Amino acid sequence: MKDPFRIEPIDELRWRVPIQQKMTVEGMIYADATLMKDIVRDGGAGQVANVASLPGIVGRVLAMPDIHRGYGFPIGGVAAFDPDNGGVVSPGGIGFDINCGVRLHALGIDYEQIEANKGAIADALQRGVPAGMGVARRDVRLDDLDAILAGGARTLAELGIGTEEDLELIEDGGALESADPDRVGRRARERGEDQIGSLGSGNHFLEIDRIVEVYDRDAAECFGLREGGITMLVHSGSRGLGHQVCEESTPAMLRAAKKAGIELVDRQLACAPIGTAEAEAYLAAMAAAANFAYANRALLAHRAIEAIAEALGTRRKFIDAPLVYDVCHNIAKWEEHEISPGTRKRVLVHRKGATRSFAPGREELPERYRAMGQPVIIPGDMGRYSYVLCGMQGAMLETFGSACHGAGRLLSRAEAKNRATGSSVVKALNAKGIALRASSVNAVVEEMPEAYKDVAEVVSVVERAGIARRVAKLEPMIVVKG
DNA sequence: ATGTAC
Repeated sequence: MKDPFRIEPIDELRWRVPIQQKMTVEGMIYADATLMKDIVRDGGAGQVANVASLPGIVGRVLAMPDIHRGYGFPIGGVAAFDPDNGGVVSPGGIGFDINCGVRLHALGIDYEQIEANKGAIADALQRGVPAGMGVARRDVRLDDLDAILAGGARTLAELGIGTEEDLELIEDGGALESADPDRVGRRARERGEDQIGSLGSGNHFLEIDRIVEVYDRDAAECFGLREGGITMLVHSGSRGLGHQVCEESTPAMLRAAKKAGIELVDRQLACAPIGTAEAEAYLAAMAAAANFAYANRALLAHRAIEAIAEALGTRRKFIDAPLVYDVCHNIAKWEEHEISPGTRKRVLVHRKGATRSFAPGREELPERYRAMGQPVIIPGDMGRYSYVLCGMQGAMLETFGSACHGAGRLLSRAEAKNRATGSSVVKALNAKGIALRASSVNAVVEEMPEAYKDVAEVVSVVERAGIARRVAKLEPMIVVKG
């Protein structure tokens, strides 16, 4: 498929989408020539141009090397809006899975101990962590959903799940203050009540990894990572609750856009000018859903560490599992950025499939990382590797403090199913020494490594562009899929 | 991503 938009190469890593048609700012795609071919074929570049036509947009529309087509906005995209110049909030720029994100723990368990108990740990994780479509665990029922929607991981810490000290190591301190639980509808609540503490399906996973390489010893030490060490990665979001919030926002967004006289080049870009009742209601609901996701990942990690302890025949309190960081990659946040030379301004940054990648010095960072830059956690695919990066100055200068969020899909789910069978994928993973537990064969095939771009290439682009540098590389030993 | 179409 030919891309209908003009694109100009800037250098080896940057491609400009110049202002054309209804665009008011340019787009910038970060990719090498190889990745760029996939991006153009997929049509993600056209979506970059569409986003650049929204009112009040500032700077540029950014696209990370893992970009692919999404609902309205591309996944792997960043866009910032000026509240004083007609700027909007658009749910499509955040994604259905509000606050989808990744949580990383360093585990004080030896590689040999994991290797010797791999099957038992995998089984215990599968038993202890509910996974798959709509699946929940009823033995822990958190009745006070309002408190979780308002307080996120903070509320869980009060319940003894996670600690006060952990909260600083979660973006937004584990809770967005702007949340209003009353803005989350009844159906969303019903879905959330049953699903908290469950992993979900699709690309969500829980992994035990080995740190196979350290690139930046100082940053690794700062983050509590060492070569040969073991980590646990949790990738999940706000489940059905966030999905419902997003879905229900559409009529109000279309209404608000019409009222404001915004001509949408794509209905999926439905949006509301910041400050309107529709925009504020959505932002308050989005924040509540984001808090649910922070709590969800905290509970998932808690249950997983319990399961690991059980498999190793010990108690949870004897497992050392410090939190490294918990990041979100589907959210809109108020942040101050230099929007033009010499002008700093508070703007609404939409990140959809993009991770915050703040450089040293930002006050939002936890004290212990402030002089280093933030950990940027980039999951790859279940058969190869994932990365921990560190935010760099280039991100502040070029991308509103943002980096990629993962490998990015190469094959659609349907295409993946035509190319392999569940057993062949499991066999290949087992041959690499990876213990896989999945709740459905479909999930395994759809998520096979070949369905994804090589995350090493994606990360390489981000690093060479000065957005975030590699700190450590993680290889999976145990994978639990939805 | 998602009780994958109320």
